[in-house]
Amino acid sequence: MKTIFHVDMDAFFVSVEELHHPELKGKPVVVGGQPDQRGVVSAASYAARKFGVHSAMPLRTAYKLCPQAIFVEGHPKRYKECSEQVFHVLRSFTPRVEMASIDEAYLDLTGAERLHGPPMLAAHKLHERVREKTRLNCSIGVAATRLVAKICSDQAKPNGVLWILPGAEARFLAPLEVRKIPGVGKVTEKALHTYGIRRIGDLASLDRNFLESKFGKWGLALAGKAQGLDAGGWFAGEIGEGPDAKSISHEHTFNEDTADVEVIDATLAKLSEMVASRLREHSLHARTVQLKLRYSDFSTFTRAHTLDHATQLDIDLVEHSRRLFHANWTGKPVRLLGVHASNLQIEEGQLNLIEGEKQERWKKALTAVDRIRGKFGTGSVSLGSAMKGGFRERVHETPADLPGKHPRKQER
DNA sequence: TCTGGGGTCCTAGGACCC
DNA sequence: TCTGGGGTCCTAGGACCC
Repeated sequence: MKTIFHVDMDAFFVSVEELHHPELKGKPVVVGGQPDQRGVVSAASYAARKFGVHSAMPLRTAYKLCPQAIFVEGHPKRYKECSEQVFHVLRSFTPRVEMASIDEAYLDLTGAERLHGPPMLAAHKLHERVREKTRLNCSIGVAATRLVAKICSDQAKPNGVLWILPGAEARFLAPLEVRKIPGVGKVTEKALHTYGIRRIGDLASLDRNFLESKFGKWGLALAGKAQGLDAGGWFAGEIGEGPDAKSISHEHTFNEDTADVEVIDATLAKLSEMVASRLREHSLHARTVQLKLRYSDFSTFTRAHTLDHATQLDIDLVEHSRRLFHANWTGKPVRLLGVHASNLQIEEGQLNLIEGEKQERWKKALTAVDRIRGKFGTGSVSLGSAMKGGFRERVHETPADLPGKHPRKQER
């Protein structure tokens, strides 16, 4: 029998913003940008939630619901720093920690009673230590499985601790809506509703064969989850080292749709540079380049190309993302562009002589570029359009509305 | 309700090979 | 030339998470 903690920060992005601007405390705050911008809510304060504002909601909608809210831009760097701080606090509690995202973590406290006392005492100790060291609130769920611990921390919000005793899982889960199960989203919820399955208890009492016949492999996993088990997929496995990265990508939604080839090519260059730069940062090479394209009507397409050698060079990503774009573009205005690198490997693989020399030359240049970017920011240097087809001398303007990411914490 | 950005995992079909 | 079956790789799309 295990003892798993799930630690989930309360309204994380909002709370971090409050550290920098204490005057925001208690007010309706929306993190994600200004309401006249294209975008969605990254996080909303509890005061804003009272008006029906929640994450993933379009900023414009949030404004309609709560015009008096204070709209602030996200600060990804701040959140990352705070997240690392939280990690260190957790790490000081036990080495068996795994960050599951920027604002939540799993801890394995099995057999730690001697050190930390019984689970409830340990959880309160940890809760207090996080608050003391980071000045941030969190909620903690304690249970025998990751799944139940996670659902538990959600029920404990805000700023609470909840422990489900081994054996009490079914009683705890039964009255909760199926949507509370991680992995059950809008679509699965709706499908379950058509069979009259609304609560986890309904799900738990069903025949496994029925679920398998309706939902396949996913149905079997669901049956397990309804019992509180870490069935299949990402929940299985020990708490410790997280899995290696599978892909690196960047995308950009234009503030206004564009059919301007110059802007599009420059944007693809910029996105490719951002991806390549991160590949180098992590000493990774990618074999597959994927383009993402979204039109005004929101129709979205992806087109991929797998190279015969892995790369971490801007030029390769720029060349292939542009090639994919121009081979597939209908000419209609574009809402979003994305560049995605996958098939990642640590080694660059065997190269022929010419490729090898090319890579060496570029690598030297790009290492310098990365250094400058590190010092002065990503916008400071761009090889961008200069790479197009070879020898264009023009230095392009960075699209005015390009970078600025808003990671978000979702609370349902 | 006019819908971001960065990820993971799963499915399904086709190519290709033995 | 009436056609099997398994394995692997690649591509495209979609659900879901924070």
